Amino acid sequence: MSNLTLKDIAKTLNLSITTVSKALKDYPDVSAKTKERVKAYAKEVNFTPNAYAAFLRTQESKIIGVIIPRLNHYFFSNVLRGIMNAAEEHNYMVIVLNSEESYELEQKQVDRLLRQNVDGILMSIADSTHELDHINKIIAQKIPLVFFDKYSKLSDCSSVIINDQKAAFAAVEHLIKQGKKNIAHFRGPLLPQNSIDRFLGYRKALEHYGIEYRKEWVFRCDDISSDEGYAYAKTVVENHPEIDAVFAVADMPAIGAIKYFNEQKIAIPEQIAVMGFSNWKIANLITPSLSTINQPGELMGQKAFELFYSELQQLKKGDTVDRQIIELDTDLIVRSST
Amino acid sequence: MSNLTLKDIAKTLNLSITTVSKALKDYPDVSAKTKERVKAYAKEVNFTPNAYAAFLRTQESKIIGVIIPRLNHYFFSNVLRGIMNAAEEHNYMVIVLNSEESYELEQKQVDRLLRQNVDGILMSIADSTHELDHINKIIAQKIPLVFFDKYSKLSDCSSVIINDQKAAFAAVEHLIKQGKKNIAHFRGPLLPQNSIDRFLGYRKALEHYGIEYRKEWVFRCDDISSDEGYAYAKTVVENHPEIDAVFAVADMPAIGAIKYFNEQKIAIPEQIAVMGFSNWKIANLITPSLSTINQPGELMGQKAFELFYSELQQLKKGDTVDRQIIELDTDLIVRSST
DNA sequence: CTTTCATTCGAAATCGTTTTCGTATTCTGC
DNA sequence: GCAGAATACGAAAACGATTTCGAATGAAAG
Repeated sequence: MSNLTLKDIAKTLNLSITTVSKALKDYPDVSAKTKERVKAYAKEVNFTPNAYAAFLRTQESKIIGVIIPRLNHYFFSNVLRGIMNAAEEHNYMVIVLNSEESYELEQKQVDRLLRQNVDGILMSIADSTHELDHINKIIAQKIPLVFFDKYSKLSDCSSVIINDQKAAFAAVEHLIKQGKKNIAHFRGPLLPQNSIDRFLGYRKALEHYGIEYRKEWVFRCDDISSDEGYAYAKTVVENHPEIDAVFAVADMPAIGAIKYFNEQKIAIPEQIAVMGFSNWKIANLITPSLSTINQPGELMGQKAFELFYSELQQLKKGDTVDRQIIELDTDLIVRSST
Repeated sequence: MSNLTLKDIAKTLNLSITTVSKALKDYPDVSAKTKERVKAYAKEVNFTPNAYAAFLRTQESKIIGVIIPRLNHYFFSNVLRGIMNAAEEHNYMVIVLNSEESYELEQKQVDRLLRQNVDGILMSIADSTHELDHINKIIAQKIPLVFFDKYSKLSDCSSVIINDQKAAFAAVEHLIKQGKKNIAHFRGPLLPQNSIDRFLGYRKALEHYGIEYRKEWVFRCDDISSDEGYAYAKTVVENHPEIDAVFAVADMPAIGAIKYFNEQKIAIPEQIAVMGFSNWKIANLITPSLSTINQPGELMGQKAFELFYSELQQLKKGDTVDRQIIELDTDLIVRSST
């Protein structure tokens, strides 16, 4: 019951390998009767062409590689789901690799994918990535590369992103319209563009509404963890009691902050409002439920695959690939924490 | 800069393809000098053998397939991480597929993996899987198959599991020792063995401590969602006020219940205690933090890969494979909800 | 000087599919 | 009945690595 080959089929049907192969692929120089005969038998014995042998000729592996910085992040697993569903529709398989936000590991994973001859690479850049040699290696090999969420402004590549600055602006604007004036920001690390853009959106909103920006009200979460949010919430309460709202770079620090405020019986949002970013599943499950910015993860994954696929088609036709940047809309989700 | 082949190397070094191949694989019939020369040049041009061509001869794809029922479950993404890290150490790539808990999709994904000639399949069975034809197909092709977490008692396969019954017993025992006597159970769907075993552990604990089992205190969460937990919590409060503890089949329903109790200002754990299962990250972030059973996800993934790898080695040696079932320890995590 | 044997290398087949280019057969129109 | 065009099929060469087997060289032994 192990897999048959074209040779086996050719033998039992008294045909040549060539004819069997062509019949299955609807070549015009095979008679209708033979095609029927071959196809019927192929279906009967459940024949599937050997993917590896096919690759050797076509140089198409029908596999793409996806590198994500963290596996167990709700947002990224949603993106992954979008990618995988889109890939399935086009009969593509997905090899998933994990960079753990590490530049070194990211390089290694890129090498592994290139060695595997994937047809394309979809990736979200690790926070610690500061050089782009591995990215340029992909481009040099003319393999379609698509960034999602975290991209590199320095590389000219297709990307699916959100407008972090605009989204952060909307978040802070919402806090201001709720009457908050002393708004702290739990920002992310210095490197990834997302973190920078969200910070810039925060500043821009303050500026736009004539609120003074205070450097000492910005706290940096290098791990974007709930523990950091918890710790900074404590700092806010103890050292900056005038602060009446927190805008966090992500849901995790926001949730950590809420945990601390809850423990201290500080009223949310009356005494202090909390705003997250990403709309993790958990955001709606805590008390009070967390206001946040929704990022369309699955859609992002789907679009990323489609960008790859269109680049591949252009490459095959020999056209020059035009690289697109798709900016997806985000939504302000208002819940009970603001 | 695209990938070189043995032929290219042979040409520049004035050797035959055979000798180059043998030199790189340390065959004894190649002189030390030639080996040096070949290896040095191979490293210089960063030669890596074409995986597909190699497969055609060796029939080893160095790829395994993983089928998980849900991508964005914290537990499964941890398992996945364990699998991927172990795979990396053995130079294996991982194709990840999603069954969405659907039997039909699971069948399809198995077919895709077989077509891809993966060296092995690691899977957690979907809740809705009620037939095992696709499983038997894998076994018939003599491809190593390892189950993790959700397995089939009917198939004789290597598995990495926890003792759900024992763990559930410990959870309920803990509630009883906290002085709770009227313990409800938010159970999972009827099919997967986990759900059944946790329910049996619940019953066993009641029996062991001489507490009457009451059928009407068992509520079925078919989706294992927080919404179901929320809704049943309402039912408990409105129709069964004597209930003083809830043991949920998973963290999600438990968290939904906590949300409802919080909204109703019902004191946790004084008035009603809540116990989850799985120890999702979120369990420690809600207020009150959720007591639960910790499942070692990463370790489970690692062990699953190792089982696959050992089966593969046995197969290659022509030995009869001995299938193992590894039972991992769980921990009772006591937090503020009990 | 011939025989034997170890050493070092290469030719060629193989894995299974794809595709180019022939060849054989039938069919058209004159 | 015959040139020319369709029509239907197959032989064979790729793709790139692996491995079997045979051949060449030189050294050791008689």
